[in-house]
Amino acid sequence: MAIRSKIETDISTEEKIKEAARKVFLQKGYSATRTRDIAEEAGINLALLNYYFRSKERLFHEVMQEKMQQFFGVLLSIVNNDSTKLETKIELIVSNYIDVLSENPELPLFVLSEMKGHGDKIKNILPVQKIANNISFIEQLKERRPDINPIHFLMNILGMTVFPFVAKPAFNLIAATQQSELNLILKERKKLIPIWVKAMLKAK
Amino acid sequence: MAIRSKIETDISTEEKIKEAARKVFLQKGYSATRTRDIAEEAGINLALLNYYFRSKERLFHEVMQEKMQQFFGVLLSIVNNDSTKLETKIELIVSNYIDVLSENPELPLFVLSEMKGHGDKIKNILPVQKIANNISFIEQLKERRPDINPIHFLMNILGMTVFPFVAKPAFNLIAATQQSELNLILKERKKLIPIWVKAMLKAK
DNA sequence: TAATAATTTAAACAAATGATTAAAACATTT
DNA sequence: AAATGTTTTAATCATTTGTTTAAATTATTA
Repeated sequence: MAIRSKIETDISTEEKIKEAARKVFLQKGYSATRTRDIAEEAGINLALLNYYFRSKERLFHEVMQEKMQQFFGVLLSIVNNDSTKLETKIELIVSNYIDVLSENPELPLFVLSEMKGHGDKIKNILPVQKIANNISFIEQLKERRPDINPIHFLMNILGMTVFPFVAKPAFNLIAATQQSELNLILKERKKLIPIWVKAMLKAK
Repeated sequence: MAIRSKIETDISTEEKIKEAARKVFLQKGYSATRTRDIAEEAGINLALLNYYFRSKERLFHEVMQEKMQQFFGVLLSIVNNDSTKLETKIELIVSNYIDVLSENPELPLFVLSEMKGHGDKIKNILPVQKIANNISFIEQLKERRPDINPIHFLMNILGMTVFPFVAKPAFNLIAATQQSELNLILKERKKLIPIWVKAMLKAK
């Protein structure tokens, strides 16, 4: 009981800070985030941030690691499976990304912005076995269209799937989209993008 | 001669600051940029920044205005032309975007990030006559595929075209792309994306 | 229960940062 | 050339910001 309650507060305070850091970092990015923003959001004394995480940078690093894993995990968990056929992989990538990003709309712009900002420090944190030349998904694409660099299709799938989340404010500007309308569109895209990608794979 | 030389230095100093601001803001974003970075990059005394532009925020506003115009201008200059047929518009959008973004690779991530950060202040600076429901490009898409919301095709074209620039560090991570290889890929995409979009427009 | 360890707090610090000031340097006008 | 206006500079200011400190509080152990 004594031990338990100590461990619980332990986790609770530390996790409160981390949760607040997730929220604020994703909303404002590393540079625009003040440690005081995080402390206030977490409802804790400012000094506790450094007590538990040493520095703003270390706390950010933990969040970034988590978020990169989340963002690339969707792709990497599917792409290497030898027993899934190309069409199914395409459907899975699109569907899973739209699900994950609907729950976490700020994820891609955050990850892509911060990857650009924090050069080499970041590139080592992900256990991304590079999708080199002999990964199953790439091989399948090469087999289907030997005349086209398979990276093209990866760009197309991710572009069509992820870009609407990255460019949400832009789409709101040029076409006046409402949240309810956007949700419908995303639901439609789950079905349509695989159809379109298959059409692209055939196009000559 | 006397007047001329004065005006020249005038423009020169102000333009030196603005050019430096373009470079640093685009590279690091608003919050990570220090006015001292800009002053150093411009090779001028820090106080001159405030002398010419009053504040960091006003200087940023001028750069942002310019960059939003550049980014959306590509699209808006093409999309409203009544005498261009759908296929040609698609080719023009893709080709022009790849040209502009090849010269300015940081443009889309900058514009999209800062649009998210600076809420309403930004949304008024662009003379974006919203691509509402009766814009020629949208009408043409509706006519071709009355069964599909035309915004889908806009997302697809921009996603396939712009996303590779936004996600460049990510593509470098998951597939090891070199600059020379990337240039070839972009050149290929100029031809391929219109073909793929046309295939999508036919797909059932 | 007393002693020890862990957590939390308020206050303060040092460095960074956007902005200002007053004087100097330079150019233009009379 | 003298007077006036403009541009540039070095120094300084006031705030903000990440971090630290030392004491207070709370929990754990002996």
